[in-house]
Parts: sequence; structure tokens; C-alpha cells
Amino acid sequence: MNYWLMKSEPSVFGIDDLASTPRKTTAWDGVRNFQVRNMLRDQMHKGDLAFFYHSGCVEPGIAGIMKVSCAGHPDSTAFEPENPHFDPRSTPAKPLWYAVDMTLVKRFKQRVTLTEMRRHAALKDMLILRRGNRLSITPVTAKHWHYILKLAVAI
DNA sequence: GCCAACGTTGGC
DNA sequence: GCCAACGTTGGC
Repeated sequence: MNYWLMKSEPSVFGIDDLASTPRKTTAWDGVRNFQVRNMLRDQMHKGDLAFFYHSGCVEPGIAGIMKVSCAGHPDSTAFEPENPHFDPRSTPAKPLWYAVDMTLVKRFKQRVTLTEMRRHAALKDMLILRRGNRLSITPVTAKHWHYILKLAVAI
């Protein structure tokens, strides 16, 4: 059982969008970074939990929890010429890019903001807090996961 | 809108 | 294989 943090810009797709999606489930597709591709393809397993992180907005932070409802599968948006994520290097026979399906577990009543996370020494090693980190998905340790859950309740 | 960080591309 | 140029991310 692994824990993850997954970024999305709420102006594109936020946690409220996921909540209003049928079965509260979406394909987490369009990732075009090889490091993240490897996590999607090889390391994210059904049942893993992930924080839904809002980036590129007024108050960046963790908005809630999702779970992996389907492990890595070829990202079909790469096959669609009309899709902005189209990549001719990827074919159904030899897929280059992968996606997972994510299902909403819960929305936090109050979000754990980036500012709040920075205030806690216990979280200082989190990849998301590291300067210049741009990976849209990062692994989260069990220790950090549970610490943030407590923050989410306490705030 | 600015800028740091960093991945990708392509010429050599 | 090197490295400059370029594009993207994302906090501020």
C-alpha cells in the first residue's frame, strides 16, 4: 500500500470537478513526464491512496483524498490526434504514456495549505515542499500521510 | 507578471 | 555525448 500526492490546477480540474464526475472517478491522464510515467505504469497499485493537491491557484494545498481504482493502463489521450495531449510516438501496440483511474474518497472540510505544511518541521522532507520540485505526482511516506491527516482534522 | 528550476530537444 | 536554447511548472 503506497501513498501519493497528485497535483492538479483547480481551474482545469479540481476536487469539486471530481466530486461531480459520474462514480466520482476519472482517468488521471495527460501526464507527459517520464519520471511520473514510470510511477503511473509501475508503482501505483489499486487501493493506493493519494492526496488531491491544488496547484497554480490563490491558495495551493491539499483538498482531499483519492484512491487508485484502476492501476496503470495506456493513456488513450495520446492516441487521439485532436487531443492536446496527442503524441504520435505512442501507439496502442506500443504505448508510451500511461494513466491511472482515481476515485474520490473525501474532501477535506478545510484544506491543508502549502503555507500550513511549511510551518511543520515534521513535514520538511516532503518532496512537494522541496524547492523547484515540479513532478505532478510524488510519493508520500506513511509518516507524512498520517501527520497531514491529523492536520486536516485539527485545522 | 516575474523568475527559478528543470526536463526536453536538437545541432554539433 | 555535450550543451545551449527553449518550454513548462508553479510559487510568489
